[in-house]
Amino acid sequence: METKAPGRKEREYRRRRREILEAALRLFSTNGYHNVTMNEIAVQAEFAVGTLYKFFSNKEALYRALMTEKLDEYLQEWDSAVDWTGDEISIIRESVKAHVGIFNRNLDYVRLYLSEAKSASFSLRAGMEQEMKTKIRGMTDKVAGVFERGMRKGIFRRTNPLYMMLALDGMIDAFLLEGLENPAISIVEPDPILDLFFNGALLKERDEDA
Amino acid sequence: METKAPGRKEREYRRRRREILEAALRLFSTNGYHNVTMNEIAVQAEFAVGTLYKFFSNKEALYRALMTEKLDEYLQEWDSAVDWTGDEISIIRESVKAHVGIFNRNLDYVRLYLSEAKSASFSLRAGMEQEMKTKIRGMTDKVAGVFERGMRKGIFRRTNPLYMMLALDGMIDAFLLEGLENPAISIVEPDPILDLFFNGALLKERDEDA
DNA sequence: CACTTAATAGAATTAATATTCACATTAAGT
DNA sequence: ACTTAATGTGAATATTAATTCTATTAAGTG
Repeated sequence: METKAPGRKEREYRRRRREILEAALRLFSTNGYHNVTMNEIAVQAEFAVGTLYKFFSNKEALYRALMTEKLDEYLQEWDSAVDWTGDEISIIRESVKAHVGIFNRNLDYVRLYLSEAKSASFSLRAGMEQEMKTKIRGMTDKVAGVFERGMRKGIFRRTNPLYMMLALDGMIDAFLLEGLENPAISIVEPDPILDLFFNGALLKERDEDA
Repeated sequence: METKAPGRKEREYRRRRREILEAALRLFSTNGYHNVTMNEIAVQAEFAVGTLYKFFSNKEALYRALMTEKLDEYLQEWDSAVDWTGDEISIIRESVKAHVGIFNRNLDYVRLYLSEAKSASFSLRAGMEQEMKTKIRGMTDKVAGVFERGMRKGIFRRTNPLYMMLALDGMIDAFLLEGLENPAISIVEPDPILDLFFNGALLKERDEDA
């Protein structure tokens, strides 16, 4: 299980593979999985169909690779953008800001994720949805953990930390989603949302971010 | 443009049409649009394929009729379940309770809506997504209006009422969605969520629902 | 520079399924 | 009982697109 020494061959392979995935992402995110043909992907990636099959065993495998690998990047970027050692309020703030930032830098992927990933179209061939949920779970649990700690310290109102996490996440997603379709609302600075959230999450009325 | 007097003929026609739509809903919601064939719908509805085409010009038209008509029912039920004349806090409470109730009574539809309606699969043949958004917009504006009134009266914190609406909606949806996959979290009583929301939405700390 | 191996191409094959249409059945009216 | 109109049928057709497979080209090697 050598992990080191990629080597020219390997690197070239990786690069081509990545090019295919990026071409596919562009197409899928605008047209949707079922409205993109392997031929179109091939053209966009500047390969022939046959070649795609040297990289991915079929269309769905290509799609799955795309979704799961992007998700990994997304979550990893998120995780490393946050300093998880600070005080609970700062962590939540940072976490949300990181999320918003990464979201805005990956609109193609996000659009695809929201429109197709939860789609029942794949629930039969299944697996992927579950796999993705597990990955995401790691992150949400981490955030819920922060809430829990904050609750013990008397910073946050006492509830099920998971609920609090869900509430925050739901709020953020609602804004991000709205911004996706109505760019006028697009968030860059999540402070107003955090403010709205904290003044429910904090045990006492505070001067949150003035 | 006679609207009255449906007549036996007309009623029969309606009933059969509805049966087809219900059969389609069952199938679509479990398998997804692309994994359901017209034949399956025909079998499920106890008609022959050809008959389906007497009611709907093609598969997509059937799907669109299903989605938009159900949405109309959904929104109308919501609207009439709420007494829009009370005080702002009660209206919001009632509205949320109505939403949760209707959601839980229409899980098939909701599941389909969430998984396919926003799907890019239709964005080209378009129209529907926009049409649905407009319908929904009517309801969200109504709620935002309640927030606005409440803000003027000094009940709610001052922000863009649309933001507040989005935040509440996002929270509710997050819980409902979670409940869809993890029945242990399924909400019947939305009070804890409202509590979390209000103690950010209300200008002062209050004893909300004890 | 022969020669072997790997990479790429894209036309041909295959499979799935939406849609049509000529005919059969049923119901309504006389 | 008979005629006609409305409804329903489902095998046949047409379309679309995933996948395969063999020929072609390029890269690596001694």
